[in-house]
Amino acid sequence: MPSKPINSDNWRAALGKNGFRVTTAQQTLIDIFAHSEYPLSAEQAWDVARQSRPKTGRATVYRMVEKLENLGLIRRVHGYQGCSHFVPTLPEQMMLFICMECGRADYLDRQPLDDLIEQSEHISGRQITESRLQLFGACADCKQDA
Amino acid sequence: MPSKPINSDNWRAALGKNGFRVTTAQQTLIDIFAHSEYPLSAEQAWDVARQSRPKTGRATVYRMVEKLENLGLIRRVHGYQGCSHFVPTLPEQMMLFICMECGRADYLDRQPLDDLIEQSEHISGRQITESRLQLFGACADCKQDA
DNA sequence: CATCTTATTGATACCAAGTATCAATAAGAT
DNA sequence: ATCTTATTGATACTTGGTATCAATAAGATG
Ligand SMILES: [Mn+2]
Ligand SMILES: [Mn+2]
Ligand SMILES: [Zn+2]
Ligand SMILES: [Zn+2]
Repeated sequence: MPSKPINSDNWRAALGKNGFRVTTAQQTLIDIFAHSEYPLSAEQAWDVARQSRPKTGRATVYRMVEKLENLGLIRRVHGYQGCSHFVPTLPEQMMLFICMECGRADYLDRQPLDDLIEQSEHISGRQITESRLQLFGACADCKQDA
Repeated sequence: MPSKPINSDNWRAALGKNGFRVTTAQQTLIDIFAHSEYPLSAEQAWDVARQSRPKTGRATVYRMVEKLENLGLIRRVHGYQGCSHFVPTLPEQMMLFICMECGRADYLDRQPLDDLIEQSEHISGRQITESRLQLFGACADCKQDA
């Protein structure tokens, strides 16, 4: 779903670099999250994992999701259906668009939004430390089909 | 939390107008949601409700939340802690700021965001039908205290 | 390679949020 | 006052997610 496919070797390396062991369960889950076109819930990832590795445990998936999130490799998105789906984090912070027809996720440049927030900060006296913008609608492909 | 306090009579009226009966359970819950300074989960609202009306049922609260959401009187926000909290809907669509110090919610003009989105729509060929922006940080008061 | 340490795993039991059911209650129309 | 039926609350259930713990397997060491 990221325009440039994620290199899951980097993720394995990141695990190693942080003193984690690189196990088969983790390999499986890394590949699943790194290559999915769609935001995945832990539960969905579990289903996919068991196709190629049937005895994968449920807790293992949740633990791995937490680990990947802490390492900043995936991030949680609050989707238009379901509140705990995960997508790979792109190096540059971008904002997320999810197509409600085909379910695919796509990333948009978030500089304009950041500018907007910075302005708002200054005139309001607030300090804004985190912003979540998610856009929903129809991607260019699906818009044409309809 | 809305700068202008909500008039809960309007909510009662809206219920009546839509063919619903105005019961004591509903009165209680309407007052709770209309006057809270903070986004409330159903569970939290249930706790508050039972203080003044101890035998209020859990399902009743969830049913009422759904009703109020369908009527557009409250809307769900995906908070920085917890994914199903509810705030009164303001007549003009605005975007939400939540202070991570004091937990209070505040509303910001969302015209600038809408402009941004419209621009993005036109250059990308996407159609954006729903946008969720939530900002987190420190409100002007809490920023000073710190 | 064989051994050892310990992070990770999977099974199980558990918990909390949310939903389905259904007999009892109470709006509010007549 | 009576009657109809939307609403309620108790209960049971489901689902997403966590805690526990003995068994497993990375991978470091010799
Ligand atoms: Mn959410
Ligand atoms: Mn347009
Ligand atoms: Zn699409
Ligand atoms: Zn504050």
